[in-house]
Amino acid sequence: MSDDTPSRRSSYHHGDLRAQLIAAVRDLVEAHGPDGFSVAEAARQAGVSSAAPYKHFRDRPELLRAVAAEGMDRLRDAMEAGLAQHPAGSLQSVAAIGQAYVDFARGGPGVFRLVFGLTEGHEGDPLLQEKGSSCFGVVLRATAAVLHLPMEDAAVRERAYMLWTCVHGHSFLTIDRKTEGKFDMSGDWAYLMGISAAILGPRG
Amino acid sequence: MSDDTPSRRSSYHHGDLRAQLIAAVRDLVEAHGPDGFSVAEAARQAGVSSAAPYKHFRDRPELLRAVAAEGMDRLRDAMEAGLAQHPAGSLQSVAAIGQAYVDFARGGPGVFRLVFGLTEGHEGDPLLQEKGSSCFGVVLRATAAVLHLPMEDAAVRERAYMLWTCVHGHSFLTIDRKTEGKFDMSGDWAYLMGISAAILGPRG
DNA sequence: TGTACATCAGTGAACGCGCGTTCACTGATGTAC
DNA sequence: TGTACATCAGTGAACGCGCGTTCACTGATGTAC
Repeated sequence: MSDDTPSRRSSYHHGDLRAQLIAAVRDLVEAHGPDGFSVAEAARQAGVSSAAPYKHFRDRPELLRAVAAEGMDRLRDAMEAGLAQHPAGSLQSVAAIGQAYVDFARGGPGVFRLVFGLTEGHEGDPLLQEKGSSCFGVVLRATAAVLHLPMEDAAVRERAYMLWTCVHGHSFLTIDRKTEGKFDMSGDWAYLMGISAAILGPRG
Repeated sequence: MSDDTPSRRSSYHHGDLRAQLIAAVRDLVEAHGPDGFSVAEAARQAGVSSAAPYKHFRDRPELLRAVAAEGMDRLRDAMEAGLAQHPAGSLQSVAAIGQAYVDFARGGPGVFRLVFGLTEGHEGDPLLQEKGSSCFGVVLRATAAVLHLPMEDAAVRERAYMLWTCVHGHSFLTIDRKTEGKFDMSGDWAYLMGISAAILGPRG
């Protein structure tokens, strides 16, 4: 953290191109959707020739995949942080994970769609798959704690998956504006606590 | 239904271009995602010059919107049909709506994503919004019947929305292959009945 | 039944555009001696 | 500390491509008389 002013690199070498390209693509994906970016435009935003990105990424899909991977890391961190804010085993801890998830989606709908959309280039990428499982692991842990059951228990997996579908669906419906008018609970939290109670039982 | 062999129109006029373009775009969207189609390719598949589509659609977005609208109609019809298969007020009737929804998603992931994704061209299209509300109306009706409450009751809206998020999330996770390994209930039906019971209470 | 004409769904050629990617290159940087 | 050299992150020009859209056109169809 000496001189990371993000734009004005006057030296010949850029020094931070890889990270800055990822940031540029992230912005483009937010602005135009997961398919609405181009390597050329990302290069332009990073102030660099259109050939430069190929020094850091094999091709367009690899660049996209890097953005998705970075997004998934942020999501998992946010979920962990949410979980840690409440006592283990409380419904609140589960709802907080959901809140982190929804916030992530709302805060970056483009990246959220990218991460969960198998967009062209990263159909079965094992790295992304592993990161996804790691996110689900957070839900599993919280669910097991609420139910006082081991994580491997079938009921835990079942309930955790149900929670995931709800939060995932709510996130998508929110960012896709399908929710307006049809539904007005007093914000996400009421919804998340309601759904957690319904799925995990009314004990707190 | 006199001679609708879909490809071989040897007359100068095509006669069925509009419908055939929509079908072509539907196929392309399934093959390459909501953004992965081109007017040119659709024209090619319909056996027509690349200028011909513009006799039926103002521009690319309008063609996409037509495909989305047609998709939403099919979804609503399927939901209604599912609902009608079981006694009104039964948990099964609710699960059947969910099953129709999931089947629709699995049967045409591309169109499903298109319909629910505000892809570039149809951000706030009132026609699509109305068709979406009409889908939600089916869920509302079924929920009200189960709960023995009027459709306008706040609890009905709340529970119906919860159901929708779950089914929507399950659909997305399924078509995006995020579900493999993590979860293996014995198919959709067990999941749908489970979630209906959790959200609407254990009464049958 | 026959003819004149308006309509309109098609053609095919052309346009300008931005993209992904490659290529030979250049100049800054780090290392070995 | 100084020099030679390998490395490698950048440049900028060029390529071929497919796309969305427009345009003047043509030929089939339906209708009025």
